[in-house]
Amino acid sequence: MKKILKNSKLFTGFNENSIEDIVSASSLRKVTKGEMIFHEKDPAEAFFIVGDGKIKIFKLSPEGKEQILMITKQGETFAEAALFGEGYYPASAQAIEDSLLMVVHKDKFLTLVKQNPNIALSLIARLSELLHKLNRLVEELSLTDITTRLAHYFINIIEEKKLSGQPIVIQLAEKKTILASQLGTIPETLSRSLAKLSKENIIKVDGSNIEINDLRKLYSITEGL
Amino acid sequence: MKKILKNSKLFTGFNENSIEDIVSASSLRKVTKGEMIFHEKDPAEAFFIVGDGKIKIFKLSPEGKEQILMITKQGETFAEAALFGEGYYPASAQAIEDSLLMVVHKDKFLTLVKQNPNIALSLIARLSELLHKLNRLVEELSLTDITTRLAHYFINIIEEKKLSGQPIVIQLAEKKTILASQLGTIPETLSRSLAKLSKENIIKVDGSNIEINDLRKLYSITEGL
DNA sequence: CGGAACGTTGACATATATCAAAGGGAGTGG
DNA sequence: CCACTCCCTTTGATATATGTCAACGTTCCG
Repeated sequence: MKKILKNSKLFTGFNENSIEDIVSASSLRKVTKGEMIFHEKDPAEAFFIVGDGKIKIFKLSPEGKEQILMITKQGETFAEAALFGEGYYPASAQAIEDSLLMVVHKDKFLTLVKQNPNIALSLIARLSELLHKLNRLVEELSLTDITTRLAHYFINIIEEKKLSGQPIVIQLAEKKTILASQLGTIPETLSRSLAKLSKENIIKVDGSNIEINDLRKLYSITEGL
Repeated sequence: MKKILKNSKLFTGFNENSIEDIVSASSLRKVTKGEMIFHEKDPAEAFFIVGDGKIKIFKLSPEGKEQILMITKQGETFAEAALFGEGYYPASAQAIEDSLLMVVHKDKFLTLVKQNPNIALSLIARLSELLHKLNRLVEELSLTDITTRLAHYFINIIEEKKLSGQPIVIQLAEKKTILASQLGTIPETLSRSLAKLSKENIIKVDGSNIEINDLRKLYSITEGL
């Protein structure tokens, strides 16, 4: 567990004592692909650190449409905010790969937060980051069409990974169904959006391989964002 | 300024010393209706406490459509999260009434946060609350239609203010243009949505006065949320 | 009083969801 | 190794919600 903690973004740089403290508030949990970690409205009794694997956090509409709020991978945490809120998880979490999670139990962790200013500050930074991302999601859902969101998604990856080349090549990290749900749409619409960008020779799609042929045009689509 | 602080949700129950500390990091600012407090992407140099008035926090699309993220009133704070993020405001803020703001300057405040665990804990709670609200907004934007959002908006008010009576009467706190932007739509669509609920005898609209004639149906619209 | 902002309604355009069908790829069991 | 199934993906036809544009009445405020 120590290793997971030290590899996690939230707790990098913490001293041994703090690490031990958190370990003592935690346990491990293995989940298999497709397994639910918690459901929306379940009482929030813990938050999680991903040691390995991939977890999606999502909401469902009554009709069954899914909106993914985030996907967490190795080193990342999820459901931190639920511990401080109204006592229940505001969304659901499901493993999209076999995963190993560190489960940090609420009560013990809250005590630690109160005692350890570093944890508190780290949390503030993390919550701010989450807010920023959700802000962004709201903006995209409310103010842009799906092709724009898709272009922006590609640009994010390119900038984050500092990809370059001619053409730039992106490997989609998720199935297209998952990507659709992240972008706030359904697979059919995503498919059409990809086809549209292809037809305009901005990208070339081959399965989950995307070649960016015209980065400039891609940027011009997201203009103003 | 002390009075503003003590009336603010973020700092209720703080002792005199803490209050003094925050006051010493702050200044006052008067803004008139329509005045911009900051623009998206401005460097984030302060956060704000509303002493009086009403402020909208919003995003604009390149085409000019507006999405309101939140409306802050007396006692509430805004832009706290921007201080910990990437250094700039992720949205714009504008007064929708003449307002009086307490401006809490970034650098001094950050020092205080590090020294004063109570402030840090208070911030964590506030950021969690904001996350929860944004979660909700994402859910509504992505998964529900506008009539559902409107119904949910009414129910929220009814539950928050514990309104009752037969019929229940709601006074809209905002102009309908503003409400539309909060719900992620435009005035025309809101107007039609209100008309639809009226025609079904669920509500009765008279200007900014809304009578709820059929609370049960209103709930059934939001079923599942 | 007069202009500006607000609100409503209609006709229309458009993006996206829905429904249906079919192909392809990966994995499983015989 | 093949056949089968399941899931993912794409494409087409269609439905629907919402945005756009325009016109008009109302309210508010200087």
